Amino acid sequence: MAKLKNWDPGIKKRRIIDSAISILNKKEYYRIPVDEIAKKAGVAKGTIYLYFKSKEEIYFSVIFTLIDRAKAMIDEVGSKDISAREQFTLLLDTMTDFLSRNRQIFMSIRQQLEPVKGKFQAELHKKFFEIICSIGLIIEKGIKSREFKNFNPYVVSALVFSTATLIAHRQIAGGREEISITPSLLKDILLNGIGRQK
Amino acid sequence: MAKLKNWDPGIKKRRIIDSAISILNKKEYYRIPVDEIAKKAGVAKGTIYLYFKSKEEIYFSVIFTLIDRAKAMIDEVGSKDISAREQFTLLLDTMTDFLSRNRQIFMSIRQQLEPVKGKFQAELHKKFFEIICSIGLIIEKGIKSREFKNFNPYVVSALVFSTATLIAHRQIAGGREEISITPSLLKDILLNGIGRQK
Amino acid sequence: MAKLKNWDPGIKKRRIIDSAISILNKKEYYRIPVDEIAKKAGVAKGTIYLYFKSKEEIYFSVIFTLIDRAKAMIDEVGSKDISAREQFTLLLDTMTDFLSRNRQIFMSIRQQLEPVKGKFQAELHKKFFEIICSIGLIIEKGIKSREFKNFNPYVVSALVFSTATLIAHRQIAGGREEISITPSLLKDILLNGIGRQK
Amino acid sequence: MAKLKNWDPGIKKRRIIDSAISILNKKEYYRIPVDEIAKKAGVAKGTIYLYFKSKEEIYFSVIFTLIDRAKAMIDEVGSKDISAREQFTLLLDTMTDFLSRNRQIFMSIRQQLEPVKGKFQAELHKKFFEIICSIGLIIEKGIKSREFKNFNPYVVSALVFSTATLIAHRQIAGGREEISITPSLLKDILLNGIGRQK
DNA sequence: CATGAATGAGGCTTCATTCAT
DNA sequence: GATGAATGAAGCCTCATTCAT
Repeated sequence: MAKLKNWDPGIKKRRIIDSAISILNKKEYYRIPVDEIAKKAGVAKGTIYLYFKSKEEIYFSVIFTLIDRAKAMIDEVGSKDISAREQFTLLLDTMTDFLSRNRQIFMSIRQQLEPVKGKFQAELHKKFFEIICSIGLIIEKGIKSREFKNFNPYVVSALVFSTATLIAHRQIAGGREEISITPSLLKDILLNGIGRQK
Repeated sequence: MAKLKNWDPGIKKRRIIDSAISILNKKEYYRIPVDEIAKKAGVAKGTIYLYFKSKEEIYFSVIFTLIDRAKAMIDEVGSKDISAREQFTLLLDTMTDFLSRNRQIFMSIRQQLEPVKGKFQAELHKKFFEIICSIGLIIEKGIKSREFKNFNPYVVSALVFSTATLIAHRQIAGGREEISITPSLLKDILLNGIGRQK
Repeated sequence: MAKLKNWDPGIKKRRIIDSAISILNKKEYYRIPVDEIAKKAGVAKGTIYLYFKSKEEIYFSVIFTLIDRAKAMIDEVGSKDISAREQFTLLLDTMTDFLSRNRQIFMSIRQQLEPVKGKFQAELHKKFFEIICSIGLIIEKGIKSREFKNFNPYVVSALVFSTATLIAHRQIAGGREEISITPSLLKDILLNGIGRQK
Repeated sequence: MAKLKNWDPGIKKRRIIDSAISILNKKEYYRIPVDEIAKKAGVAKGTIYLYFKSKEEIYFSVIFTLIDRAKAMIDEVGSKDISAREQFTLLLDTMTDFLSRNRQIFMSIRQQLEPVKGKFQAELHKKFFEIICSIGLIIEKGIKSREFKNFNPYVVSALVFSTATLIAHRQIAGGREEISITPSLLKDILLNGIGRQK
């Protein structure tokens, strides 16, 4: 057929990544045959290799895509014209929501990715750092406005980001009673602590 | 052998588990051939299967072993005759130290372990819940003594445990500057929050 | 390949089955590595698994293929326009010839194939029964034409089929003298018995 | 403990063989771990190797043992002071009974036993020939007394023995109706044939 | 003699990657 | 570009056999 007028080679790549995201949230990397990603994306196995050099590269594209999306969300929160505390609250809600939809993948990043050859490793760190910076801006703003205490904003950001990942995990241990950490509880604890003023 | 005079099956099983622990802290489960565990333990591949029914069973033995050790440490902290705040501080130090030595493995538990058949799944939850309870005792004590606010102790415990796992991760994102969350910083934030009193 | 222009998946599957047939006639199932079947078929080990789910499935495809061929031969004999006795004679010749070329495999069917899960077991019985029926038609015809005595035709068929399998074995015990049961001898005994009329 | 006064080293060997016989009648050789035979015999795995050089040797001991027992039974029938026809009837009953109790094993003998190294192969043939001879004596006697037709007695014996093995198999194909060949039916057919005198 | 822990070769199967069409 | 059949390396696991006690 004649080439579609505005056909974007990126579309198929995107479809593959979306397919991978969806599957990676249900199964571990090592238990996902490339076949399965292809099928879900509606392409042939061979086609995958036109867009990605290896299965590993799909994985990192997924990671980078998600981190980029997360950063965009955070930046949007940071650009809102509201107080730092309000931004902070919104941030936790937004991140929790996003991370819970991709929790498996974000947990997996923490795993040792030894085969991560130079390029990926470096890029991953760089992107992570960008996220921390984005959050850091909100924290910094709060420090300046004296809404937050004077902790190192990057360190606080890292803690906030990590904690949000965990919350997304909600049910930590399950017995009869479900133990779930809600965003608002987390906000309360992070802002005010569990300690009682003497 | 009519029972080898001084032969303890536990010893070799332990050697295998220790070998697995050490390797699992450097590599993901799926990238570790059983053979590698055997070699590190100084036994033949087949020997592994005298002590474990499957590779999966090794993994869960590792998990259970570590959770048991963690619980023992926590319980010891809880039994000390000091204030809840002091116990809390000690707890964070102890856990951070322990978790950082086994961080990969503890992160991996959070991963989807779909093939985990009934038995393991249930036992895993049970053991996790025990840990939460052990920490919960310390929190409860603090609430009673009015050192801590009146949060649900189990939820706080879950948060504390999760956070400690994360800290163990130390270097979240690395560029030139290392962003590391220390136990004492965590303690400060968890106790007092990052918010400033108005 | 958008469907290889002239590529027939049946052809390769057939090649694999033929290879398996040929080897199964020389060696027992358990002594045949899948690899050997692959090599003889001129494909790689992995290719086998594109066409069969397991080694066991190859075995049953072989069995079913052979039984189908046997049935076709029997049916052809049964459709010939000759007397039942003549059909019977021809049947023994045909079957003996066919079975002797696949004797190992037909013997193996009789073996306990315990791992045969439901599906195969049932299908195997069904196919066997079809053979018995096909032979049964010839016997029945002979009974009606009063060429054969009035035995249950299915039971006689079963005996005939089994006996033919055995003959195919020709050399039962071998010392210097070969003891071999020929089709014509078998026909003679089955028709007239070894007993002498008083 | 003091050595039992009349302790027979053969007893343990016998126990092992009996255990093997019992298991071989339920499972194929290749699916029986030596372990299982040992356990059933109530000895340690290592002990097996004090009495047999290899797993294969156990198998052949089983075969030889059973053939010897069969021969003994046949000889006893042959020594009875009754007519050849009566001996023949008794023979079929006796053999059918015996073979049905060991049917799996006798079927397996027919399988290609390629690894049968020289010694076993020759001995197996010799023993089989002895059986054929024992049956042959009965047939010969019937021929002399003009009860049986003048077929080669060895060939008839081979057929009789083979057929009996098959009967033991009773249910050849199963659908709703069971097709079973009884000893008395077999006797009838072998003596008188299925053909009708014109 | 007896034991059973230990071994490691060998078998089945999966799946990332290639390549002819 | 797209396809999917083919490949074969690599992993898990079984089990016959050995040997120290």
